[in-house]
Amino acid sequence: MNRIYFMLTITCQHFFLWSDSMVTIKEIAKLCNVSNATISRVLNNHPYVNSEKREKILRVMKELNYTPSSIARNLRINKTQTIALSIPNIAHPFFGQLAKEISKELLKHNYKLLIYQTFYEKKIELELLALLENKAVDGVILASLENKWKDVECYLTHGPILLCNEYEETAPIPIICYDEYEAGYKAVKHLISKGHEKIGFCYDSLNSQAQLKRKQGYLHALEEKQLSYKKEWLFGNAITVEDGFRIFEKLNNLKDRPTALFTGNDQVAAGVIKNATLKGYNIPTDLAVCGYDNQLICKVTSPTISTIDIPIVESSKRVVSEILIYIDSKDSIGRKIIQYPTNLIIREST
Amino acid sequence: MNRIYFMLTITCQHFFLWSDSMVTIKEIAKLCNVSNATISRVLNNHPYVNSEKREKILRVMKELNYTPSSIARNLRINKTQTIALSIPNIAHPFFGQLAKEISKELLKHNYKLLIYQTFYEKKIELELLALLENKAVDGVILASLENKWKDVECYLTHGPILLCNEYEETAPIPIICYDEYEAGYKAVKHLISKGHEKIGFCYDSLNSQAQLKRKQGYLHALEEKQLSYKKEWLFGNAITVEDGFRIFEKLNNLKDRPTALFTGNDQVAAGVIKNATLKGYNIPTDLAVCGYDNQLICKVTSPTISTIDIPIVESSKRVVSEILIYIDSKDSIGRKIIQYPTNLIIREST
DNA sequence: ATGAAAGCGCTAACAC
DNA sequence: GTGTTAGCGCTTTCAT
Repeated sequence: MNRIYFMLTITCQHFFLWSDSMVTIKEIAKLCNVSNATISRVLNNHPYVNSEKREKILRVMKELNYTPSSIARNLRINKTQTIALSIPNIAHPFFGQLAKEISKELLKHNYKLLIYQTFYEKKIELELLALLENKAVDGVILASLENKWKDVECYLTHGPILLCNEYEETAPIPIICYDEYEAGYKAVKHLISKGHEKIGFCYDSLNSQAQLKRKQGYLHALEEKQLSYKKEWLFGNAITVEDGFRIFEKLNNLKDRPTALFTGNDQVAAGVIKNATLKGYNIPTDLAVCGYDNQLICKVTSPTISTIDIPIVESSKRVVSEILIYIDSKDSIGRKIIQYPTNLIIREST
Repeated sequence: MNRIYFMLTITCQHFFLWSDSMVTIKEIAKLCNVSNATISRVLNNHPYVNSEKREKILRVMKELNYTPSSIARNLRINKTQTIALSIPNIAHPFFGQLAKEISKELLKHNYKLLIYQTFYEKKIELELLALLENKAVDGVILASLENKWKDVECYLTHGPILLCNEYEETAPIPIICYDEYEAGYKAVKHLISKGHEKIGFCYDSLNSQAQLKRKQGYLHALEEKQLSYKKEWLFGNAITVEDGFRIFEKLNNLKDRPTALFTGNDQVAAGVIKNATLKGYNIPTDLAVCGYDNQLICKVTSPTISTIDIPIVESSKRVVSEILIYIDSKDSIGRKIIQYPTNLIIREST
């Protein structure tokens, strides 16, 4: 594709300079003939302050267009009202939705969300945790875990860390997750019930314990019916639509091909289905495909995609309410598993 | 659907308490028999400091597990190394991708990104702008504009504001946008070349000047061939797949139906196509559909979706480099239009 | 009900 | 090269 970047740049004479001089509490105090403390009191809605004075102060603030400096306040109270969220990639529909819900929920509680994309890199995850260490954020939500837990644990001395949408065997922190084992089991059992005996499985990375549990569910469902699987039926790095294209190619080149695939995510399912259809496969007869996440994409492909629905809204609310407990109360944090059930949605692809 | 929320909560005895006591510069100074200033110097890689002392200081810092407080630093230098991005909804694929690219680019320059979702609400946009006012962020990127510019302009005195992916007639700020007019013109011209004479147009909101320009392109292409349009062929609030479903219903109920549709976004296109196919339409013969954004979804629907490709990566890089100019130099900001061309991608749906 | 004053942790101008 | 010192803008204890 030959894209020509003709770029139009117009510059005008309209200029605008921002003044660096901030109106401070001090100036308001002077103008109102009161002390800084009184100003601070009205700022923080303290009860005992003369209502005439309060009115006047408020008026002067408005006149001077005063707004308190949140940096100064942060330093004084040693809090930032900001939570960091670590996700691999915000453009992935699942993580986008997660970020949306968490952000929305935090905002309700007057917290801001700093989104950090790791792109699956250990180093960036540690950078994010450093934000906790140097007090740039009040707490951290990890929606994936790139490092070993033991390399993360030390950051716990600086503030709460929660795991969400992921699992870890030993971490002494709240873990908000889905019943991945049961989801895998349920999906594969469904495929078996449709007559399939050769079933493949896709995952992004088996460093993820959530994915591992899902795989155990898959294995359990197979064993239960004395079905076996081949190593070639396991496909890693399954994340995007394009991974779906690639995985279908691999599958199609196999001598002994699975007739059903649990793709672990809807994007991959869509890619597999599209590519398979192009190559003349009938879905679900020749190849049944089950996704994961229940994204809107499931409804627009042909055939539509059977999938696992996960309660993102609920789990996002919960992770927010949990982290706020530890921030507000300065309570000690401990291991706590909050596991949500999932729901199999049957559509045309299985 | 009857979803049962059986929730498993396990609590363990492993507890973990974070110490609130931070190691400060002072303590390091005392332990090393130097002054705060020297510590600060090594922290900021200043040249003139005895290398033995530097070593020792670094060693002690490591031993005490010291990390500088970014809040304190922020207050002192009156900067937060954080930029706020305003988008309607992070879960929308286009905005997700935009957020991804901007965040990635900012990180390279050692800035953090605070993502604020407006959900198309004026009020939340103003809340975001207040962050600039109270120095919680160094600058603001607006990827949509909910308020009138005159209500936003006053915030310019507190820091740079840039517009990206949107347009405004008069705002004296850098505007990084696409050639929406030409995109609309090009897409509709293409539909006309395929023999269509009744062409519909979808938009999210005509408060958006970018959308308005796109519509002008649509109108221009029609006029050029002396084609007319009907008000019923204009569909608003076109954002998601589900909006696509709804819009098709509306279209299908029309007495005089358009035979082609420029949907303004790929999600809507996918929804329209799916629903139309279900109702027995042949795409593109009965209804040609052209999307916008060139998301991966275009490749997995049947038929695949013709669309407008926009250079998100380039424009994201540019918006970051632009905003950093004004933050670093404290330069006065001015009107400057940086407009990227788009690219028509023809697939099966037209 | 209000003020004085200390100080959050760090940086930078100035002096030596 | 290094130390002294003032102060960023705010909150909060302690007096009154």
